[in-house]
Amino acid sequence: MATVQEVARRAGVSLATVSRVQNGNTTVAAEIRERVHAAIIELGYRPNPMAQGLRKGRSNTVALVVGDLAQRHLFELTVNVQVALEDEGMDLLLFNQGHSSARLNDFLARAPTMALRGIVVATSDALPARVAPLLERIKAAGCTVLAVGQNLTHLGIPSVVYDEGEATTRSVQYLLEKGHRRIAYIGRIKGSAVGTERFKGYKAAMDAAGAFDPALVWDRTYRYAAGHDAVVQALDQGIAFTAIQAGSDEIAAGAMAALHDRGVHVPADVALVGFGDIELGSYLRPALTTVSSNAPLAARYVTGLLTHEQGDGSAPLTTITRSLVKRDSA
Amino acid sequence: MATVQEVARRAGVSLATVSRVQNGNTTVAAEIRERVHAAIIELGYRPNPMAQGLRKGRSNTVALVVGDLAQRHLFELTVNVQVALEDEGMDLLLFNQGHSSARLNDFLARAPTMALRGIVVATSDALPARVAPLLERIKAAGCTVLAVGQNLTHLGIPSVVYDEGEATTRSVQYLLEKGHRRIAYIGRIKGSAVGTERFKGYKAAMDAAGAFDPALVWDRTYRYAAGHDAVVQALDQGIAFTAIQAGSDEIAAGAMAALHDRGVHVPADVALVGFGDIELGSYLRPALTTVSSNAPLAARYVTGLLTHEQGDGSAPLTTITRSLVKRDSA
DNA sequence: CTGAAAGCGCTTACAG
DNA sequence: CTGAAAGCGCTTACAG
Repeated sequence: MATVQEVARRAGVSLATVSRVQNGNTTVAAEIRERVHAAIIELGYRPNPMAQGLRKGRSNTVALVVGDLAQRHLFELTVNVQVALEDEGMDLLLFNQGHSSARLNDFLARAPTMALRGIVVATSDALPARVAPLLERIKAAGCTVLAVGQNLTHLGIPSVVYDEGEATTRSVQYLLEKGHRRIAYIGRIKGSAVGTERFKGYKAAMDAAGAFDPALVWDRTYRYAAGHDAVVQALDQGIAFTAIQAGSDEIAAGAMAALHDRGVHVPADVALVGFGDIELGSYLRPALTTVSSNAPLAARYVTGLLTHEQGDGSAPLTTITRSLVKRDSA
Repeated sequence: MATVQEVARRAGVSLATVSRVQNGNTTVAAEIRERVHAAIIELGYRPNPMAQGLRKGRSNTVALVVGDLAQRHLFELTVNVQVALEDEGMDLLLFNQGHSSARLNDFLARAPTMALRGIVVATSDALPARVAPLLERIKAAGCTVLAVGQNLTHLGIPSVVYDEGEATTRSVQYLLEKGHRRIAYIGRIKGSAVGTERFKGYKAAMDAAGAFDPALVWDRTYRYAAGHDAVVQALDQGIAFTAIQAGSDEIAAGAMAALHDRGVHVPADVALVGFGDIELGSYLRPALTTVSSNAPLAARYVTGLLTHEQGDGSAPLTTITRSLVKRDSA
C-alpha cells in the first residue's frame, strides 16, 4: 500500500503537505493541492487508520455493545447503525454481551486502550455499579459513550430511549378497553432496566383498572421458548387469562404456538400483543398486534450523537415514542 | 492509560524487556519477569492495539462481511464467530454488504490498509470478477481471507461450505417419497452462488423423478415477503402444486402465512420444507420441517482456520453436511 | 539474557 | 503557505 511518503515524493512536496491536503483543514495552494490529489489517485493512496489512530489518539471505529443479539430488534439496530456509520466513514466493532456482566466488564476494561471513537451501549440489562468508573475512564480517554434502549443519563451518558412504560400502559389499556381484565404479562423484569419499566407500565394500567393480579405476571427471558413455556405452565396450573401482553415479539410467537397446541384460539379465546414489531410479526397467523420499535430512527439518533458531539458535558435524553401496531391477534 | 514506558520505569527495566515479557516469546530471567508482571498488574497496563498493529503490520481484528444480516442464519454465524473470536482475544468488525457489490468493492479496496488479521466473506452473492485482484492484494498484505457459505477455493481462499446441492436433493427426495410430484421451489437462483447450487439440487431430484417443471420454479429473495408473494401469485395464476421446497426458513414462514390466508392447509394440502433451521421454525404452527445449518460448527471451523493458519498457500475446502429436521409441515 | 535504537505511518505544533 | 522534526506506543533486529 502506498504511504504518505510515496505520495509526497510523487507530488514533489513534503509529508506535511500531503497530510494537510488529505485532511483538508489547513489552506494549501490550489496548484499544489491539485498535484497532491493527482498523486493520491494515481497511487490509490489510503491513509493507514492505525497510524492515524495512534497519532490522533482516537480511531474511527465505534463499538456497539449489544445485550443479546438474539433479540431481533437489537439486531435491527445493529444493522442500521453499521450502515449509518459507514456513510460517515466509521467502522463498527461488534460486541455481543450475551447478558454476561463479566463479559461486559472485560470489554469495558480494555476499551480505553482501543482509542475507540465511541461506544454504544445497547443492552437492557441493569448495569452493575462497578461499570460506572470504567465508563468514566473511557470518556476521559476521549471516547464518546452513548446508551440506546436504556436511560444512562444519570451516569452522564447521552441516551436514546423508548417510552417503554407509557407504551406498555397504552397497549394494556387497549386490551382493557376491549373488555379484558385477566391480562397476563410475560417478559423480563428483574435484572432488566427496560423490562422493569415495561412491567411498571403494565402494572399501572392494571392497577388503574383494579385488575392487577401477581399470578398473571410471568418473569421470563425474551426468547421464543419463554413465551411458549410460560403459557404451557399457566394452562397446566389452570390459571385463567383472556389476554397476554408480551415483552417481546419472540415471546408472543412462542406463546402463540403454545396456545395453538392447546386449542386456544387467538384472539377469540386469548388476545395477544407483542412488543418490538419485528418483521416476522406480520407473517404470523393471526398476524401479530404489537408495539413498534422504529430501529432506523434509533440508529439515526445514535449516529447523530456520535458525529455532532456536543463538547459541553451535557447528557441529553432522546425519547422515541412507541405506538401500537394493530393487526389480528388482539 | 499506562504505557510500556511507565511499566518499564516501575519495574526498573527497559521497554524491550517489558515487551518481551508481554509477548512471552523470548526468554527473560524469572526474577525480572516477576517484577514486570507485578508492574503490569499494579498499573493495569494493557498494550495499545493500534501501536501494536502499526508496528507489526497486522491488527487483532477480523472483519466479517455478511451478505445480508437479515438472513437469520448469517446472523447466527455472526454471533457465534464474534464469541469464538473474543475467546482468542480478537475483535469482530462487522460489515453488512446488503447485497450491494459496490459496497463490497469499497470495503475490500480499503481493507489492505486496515491491517486486518482476517476477512471472513460470508455472502452467498456471486462475486463480481473485479474483486479477485482486491482479494489478492489483501492476502498479499498478510491478511487471512476465508469464505463461509460459498466455495471460493478457486480463488485460493479456504472455504467452509455446506453440501447445499446434496442437502436440497435429499430434502426434495423426501417430498417425492411422500408421493409429491408438483413440488415448487422458492429461493434465490440468479446472482446467488449458493442459491444456484440449491436449485440444482432441487432440479436433480425432480429430473430424476421426471417431475421437473419450470413453472414451479420461483426465483425470489430469501425474505418473508418473497415466500408470501410467490405463493399468492402462484395461487392467483392457478398453478397447481402440492409441496414447496423453500430456500430459507423466512421464505417458508411467508409462504405458510399466504397458504393459511387462502385456506390451504399445511401439510394436508401443501407440504412445506424450509431451509436453515432458524429458531423460529419450531414455533411456527405447524412446526417447520427444514434443513439444518449448525452455525456454531461453521463458526468453529472459521475461527480454527483463522487461528491455525497453514502457511503453505493451500486453500482447503471444509464441507458441513446439512440434514433434514423433520417436524410437522412436511 | 538485556538494552539502545530504529521505525511502523501518520499528524501537528513550530519555524520560516 | 510549506517543510523539518518530534512523537503517538509499540516490537524487533542488532549489539553486547
